[in-house]
Amino acid sequence: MAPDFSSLLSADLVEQLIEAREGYYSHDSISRLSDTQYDAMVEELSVREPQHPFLSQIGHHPISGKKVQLDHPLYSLDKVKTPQEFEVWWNRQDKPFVVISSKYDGVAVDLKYRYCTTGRVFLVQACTRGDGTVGEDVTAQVLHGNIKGLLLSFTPPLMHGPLLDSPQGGDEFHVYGELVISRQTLHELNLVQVGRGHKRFSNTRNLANATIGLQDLEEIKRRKLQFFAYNMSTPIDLHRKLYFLSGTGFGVVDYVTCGRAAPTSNIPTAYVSLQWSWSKDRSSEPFDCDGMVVAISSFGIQQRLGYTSHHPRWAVAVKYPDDTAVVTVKKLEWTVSKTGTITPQIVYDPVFLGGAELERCTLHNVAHVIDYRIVVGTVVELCRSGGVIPKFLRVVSDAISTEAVPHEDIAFGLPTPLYPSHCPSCGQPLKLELPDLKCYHPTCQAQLAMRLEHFLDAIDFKGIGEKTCDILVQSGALPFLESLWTLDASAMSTICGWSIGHAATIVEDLERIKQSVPFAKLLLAFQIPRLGRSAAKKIASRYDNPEVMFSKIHSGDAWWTSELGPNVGFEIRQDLLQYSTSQWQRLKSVGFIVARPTPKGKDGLIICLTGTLMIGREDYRKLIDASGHIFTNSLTRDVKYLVVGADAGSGKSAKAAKYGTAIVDETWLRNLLGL
DNA sequence: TCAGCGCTCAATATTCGGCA
DNA sequence: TGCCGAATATTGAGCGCTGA
Repeated sequence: MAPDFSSLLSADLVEQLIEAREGYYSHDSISRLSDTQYDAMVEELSVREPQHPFLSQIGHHPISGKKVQLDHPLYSLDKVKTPQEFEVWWNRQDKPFVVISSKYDGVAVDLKYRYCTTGRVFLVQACTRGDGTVGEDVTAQVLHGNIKGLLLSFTPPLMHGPLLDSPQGGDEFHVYGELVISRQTLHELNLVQVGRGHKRFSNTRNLANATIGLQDLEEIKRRKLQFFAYNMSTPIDLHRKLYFLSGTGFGVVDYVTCGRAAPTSNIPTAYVSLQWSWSKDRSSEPFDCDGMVVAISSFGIQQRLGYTSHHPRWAVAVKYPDDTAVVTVKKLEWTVSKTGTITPQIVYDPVFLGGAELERCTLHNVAHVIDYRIVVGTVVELCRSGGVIPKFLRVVSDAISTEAVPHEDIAFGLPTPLYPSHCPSCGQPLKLELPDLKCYHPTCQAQLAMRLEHFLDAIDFKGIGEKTCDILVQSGALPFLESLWTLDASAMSTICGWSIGHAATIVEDLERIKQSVPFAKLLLAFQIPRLGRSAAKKIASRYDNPEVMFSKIHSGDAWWTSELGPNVGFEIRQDLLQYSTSQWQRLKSVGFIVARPTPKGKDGLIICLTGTLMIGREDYRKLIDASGHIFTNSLTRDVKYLVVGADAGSGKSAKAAKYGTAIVDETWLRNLLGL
């Protein structure tokens, strides 16, 4: 006979289900329901409340790995490197009360919670930070990862209930934090790795990052991820959010609060200085931590200060000093970019620095090589910028005047032996255009391979990477990159060494993608200098397809220079005419079709922003685009509305008055966008 | 089972043009 | 003049997938 739960209130039903699930995770057999009882209770709940958020957490939850547009952008923090730099930042603005917290080194995640009718909240989505606006869905991993400090559901204490209202008064809110793995766990996992004859994991951040993307949910549990929250989407002061999170049971980053009125030892500048000096020996800390975060607590002040395109203005990261290494340049390598710029890299014997083994480092451009007189034998000091990217710091000892420099590394003889005379790929003469060294040979294979790689990336084609592009170009089968679409499966299989089945799949994918390429992506794929995503989107929103664009471009449309800038607009237009007209003809000849443009909103308002706004311009740009209107940074006669934020200068307003453009405030914009 | 490729992520540097 | 935005670039780690 089926169990009868009709006498149970829905809330009690959910409580028992949660208790059973938690018992299952902790292997506490006493608190577990039988599988039959558990399934029957789930069935009962799904009949009574089919939309209950608990139901979205259970059963088969597929690992999607899909990209997710974040509800609120997750910004990175602006950095200062020393307490002195922090003091300058601190003294610049009015910051009465701040929260100082540890900056753990792991993976930032955005957890979305939703209320159910009883007042309990449930995790409904988890995603990584990604690029700050689009992250990866890791809900399944979080739900099944048994992550310490991360709550799948909880009932907010009554006194805190109103705190959790979202700014729009909705029934969802977000908790932001870092997923980390402790040094002790890294050590234990490495013992297992070594025991199995596998490679050791190098550092906790990379391991945490890799773990949250795992498809093996049991393996995620074994990695012992921990969660530390540092913020919420709720419109209250930061110290109250942290207090609430901590009291509710979340793991919370270590933090202190202090302000101008605090005792001398607790004044932020003194505190930061003290912590920074202690940071030199961090090896005994349980978690990797690369600095401190100093954030203004007041939500009102946070709103007033707003954001740049990358950072909140109300918080800063004080980074601990980077470890450095001194190495001797063993070799200078020159790589060719898709635009023909030749970039120098120094190669040295592998050195272990900041949790990774390094053996090369960019010098960015030939001017650096000349300015620092770097040759084989030069001793240089390196660090890992931001704890990640190898960065050249300084020359420790100059080798250029010694006899130790092998003659073959000196291309022309002193005093200008510092850069090659010919392209390392095609062997043609190079041109020095400081700060760059350029190869202008039209059929340079390295450039063609990189352009092919970029082209495929621009149109979002997956499956052919750097190596395959090299192989295809070197085979001689691609006089133009569009020739890729003339190869059949048999040719691809022969050239790339693939099975015929795999080659056929790639050819099918290539055929499919050319059927409908968004115009903005095609423009990006043309690889015109200074024509990036932003400019491509503007051009695509003005001209619906390449035919219209090329036909209008000849008429000297002033839009280009007014919208993209007098120099950039002129150069892009010239380059499109010179290089892209014939390329588009070739693309058409192999079957490329531009996708139909998405219809613009019924009003199609052109909106320009100025001054400081509550959220960053980039985010407003996305919201305006998404709503069918057109965002622009430049005030032209076409602009219908100028949105004026705080501290705006008078230039655009004066221009708006001259053009008869309507001047509105941010509230108008937020209403238009439904915020 | 293993090797190699493709992909993604981390956090920043550099350069240039636009704008207040 | 200084800040900001856009474009492009940087290295190493680790997982998924494919093919041998």
